[in-house]
Amino acid sequence: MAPWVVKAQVMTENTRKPKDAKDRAQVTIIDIARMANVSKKTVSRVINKSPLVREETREIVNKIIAETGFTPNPQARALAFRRSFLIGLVYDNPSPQYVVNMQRGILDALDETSFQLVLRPCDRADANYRERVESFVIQHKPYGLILTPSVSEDDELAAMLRDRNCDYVRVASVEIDDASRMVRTHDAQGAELAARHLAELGHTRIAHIHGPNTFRSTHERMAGFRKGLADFGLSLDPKLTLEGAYTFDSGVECATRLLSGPDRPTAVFAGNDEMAVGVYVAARKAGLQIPGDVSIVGFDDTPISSRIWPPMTTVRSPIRDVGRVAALRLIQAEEDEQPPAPGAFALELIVRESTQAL
Amino acid sequence: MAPWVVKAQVMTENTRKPKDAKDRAQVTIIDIARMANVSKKTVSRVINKSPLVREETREIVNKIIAETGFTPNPQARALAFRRSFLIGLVYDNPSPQYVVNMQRGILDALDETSFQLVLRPCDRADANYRERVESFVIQHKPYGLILTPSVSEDDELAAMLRDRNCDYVRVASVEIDDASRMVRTHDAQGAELAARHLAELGHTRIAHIHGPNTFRSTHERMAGFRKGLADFGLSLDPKLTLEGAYTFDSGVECATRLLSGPDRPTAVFAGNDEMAVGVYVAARKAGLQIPGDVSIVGFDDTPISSRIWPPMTTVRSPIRDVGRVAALRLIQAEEDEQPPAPGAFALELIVRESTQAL
DNA sequence: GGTGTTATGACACCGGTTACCAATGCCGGA
DNA sequence: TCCGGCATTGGTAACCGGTGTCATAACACC
Repeated sequence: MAPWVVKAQVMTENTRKPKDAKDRAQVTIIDIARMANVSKKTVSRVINKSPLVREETREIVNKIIAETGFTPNPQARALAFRRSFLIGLVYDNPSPQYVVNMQRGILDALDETSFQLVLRPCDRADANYRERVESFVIQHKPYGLILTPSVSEDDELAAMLRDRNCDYVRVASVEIDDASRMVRTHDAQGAELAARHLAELGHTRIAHIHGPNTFRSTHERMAGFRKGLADFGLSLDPKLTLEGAYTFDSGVECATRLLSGPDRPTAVFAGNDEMAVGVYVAARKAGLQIPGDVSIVGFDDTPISSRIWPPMTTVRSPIRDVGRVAALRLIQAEEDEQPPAPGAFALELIVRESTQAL
Repeated sequence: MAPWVVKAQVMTENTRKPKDAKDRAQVTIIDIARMANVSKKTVSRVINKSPLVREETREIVNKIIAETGFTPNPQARALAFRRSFLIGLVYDNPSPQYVVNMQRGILDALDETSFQLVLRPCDRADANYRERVESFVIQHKPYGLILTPSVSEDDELAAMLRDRNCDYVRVASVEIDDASRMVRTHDAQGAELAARHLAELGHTRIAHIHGPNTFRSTHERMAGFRKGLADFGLSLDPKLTLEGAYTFDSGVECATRLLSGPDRPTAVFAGNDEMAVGVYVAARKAGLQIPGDVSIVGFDDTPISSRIWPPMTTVRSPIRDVGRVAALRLIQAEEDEQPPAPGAFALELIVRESTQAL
């Protein structure tokens, strides 16, 4: 079935609901023009902040717009612009919290504008997920797309969007595109903080459960973690370095292996909170105390990290801010604020009670 | 600033990006009409499944549509229909998991259609949150709105939408509107299951931390819980019945009070998982074993309930299915499936390890 | 052949935008 | 002083890609 067909949808002259008297006549640009004694074109220029309008005229028009509460019809503008006012969020992230935070940040930026956030979850495992995004772009001509990890790491997708002339912003921890199309989180630095924290507490047998090797963020975080350890003369033991899948279950599984061996680590740093929580469960099952027997550090500061017992030490990623800045960049609003100098958001370590000195 | 103005946005004749050769010419309804040797109106009729087209003609047109991969421009349709193809999700729910599940369900239904999901989070505490929804409706003319608890309980909001002639579906546990505008979850029945479970385990001093009294779902759940207890000759002790706010912190607070008293309950039923997790923390802080000293039952089956230790017994609400059905109803697709007979989704009790016999 | 029903098309319209042109005002140069 | 040249401003028509209305053609049935 063609993608735009609604199952069993029958909208015809007959079935459409009757015109209701309550269909308040919408104020249009023509009404404004009449009231301001100018042409609709002039009103259009005012709306779009064209410099080709005399200041005096502009004020009159703006006054009337304000008085009538007029807002231009987004559908009509979209049709004429050949570009809609939708911002698409393309994501493929197992963590609901990450997604919600990102959404909130974007909505923060879009609030009070006529832009709308539409959701485009996708599944990188799906062979033709790119085609799905592409057909969305073709059909809906979104104003721009925000790509979050791990889809943001897909260069082919980005190339397709560029080819389609569709604006986008990639949220990632590595510089993988023009700076204007990137919002960076400095994951390496966050992981480094975690490493220093554990090293300072005197841990030496430190395990690391990282994300899938196919994700760049994985390597980024691992590199930062290595660097932090190196500063204290420590290194990452390959036998204590396991690949997880950024999921709870993979965390349980890896931790179970790590904690059952003879040379059990005294601390575990997980690549995200989901897996860190898995470590909690594995430790509990193994009868180990947290943090008495194992210290645990997560990554992301999702709500669960503060709700679990004991509250978890984790690296906080300012996801909401990231989302806001990404959206602002797309809609070309001024960014009089973040991100800081190097163009990357700094992460911070939230020390709670899942870590203690050896 | 007028709401549709993009900060510092200047889109004029001068600043707009130059036309790109890569702007593949879009296939329009006119092209299809020409190729099929019919008028654009006829193509339009085929697209909208009007019965006023000869079967033979319809086939020809459909064939050409399929061959060209044509999809009608949603913006143009929206303009002509005076109604966009956006489905708005209006929510005000502290639980990210609930929100994400609802989104997924809706997206399940909207997949492969040209409808898009847009997010309208709101804050009932905000005095003019209704105006914000209203201006969204006026500006974007969404195809329909999905209201989830607790905004779904706001009759004034619903009245405004009816007045504005905007379709909506309310997700709630009580029949508060025409059946066609409701998708019900049978919360009372779920709470009843929880009560029976605890009673069967031999608990008699059972506490209940419920949601805000201003929420109808609160009363619904409480009533069901009462009924379940009554079947075992038990009743709800007012001193063990506290009002929470459906948040983690309120759960901690209420549970702390409950568990510090002399006549400590042996079981706690919380109105949602967030608060139930708060009970975990309060119990841990009080040095109590779960479920040895206190049995705990939550409500919602959010992911945290299976990730926490010990895994939590909770009532599962089929949120994703609810979202799907709500969306299907809006877009008038057939519902050859749920909801079951009484028009409400059944909840189930997921028994895990946070409850045990006294 | 008149009448009713079904199928089709011409044309205006949805509410904005762009392209293009006309009017206005200001300037310098003849 | 008058005129053309140029920059600024505003008007008109066409257009974006569909849909509604209404007239009409085609076809059946009495």
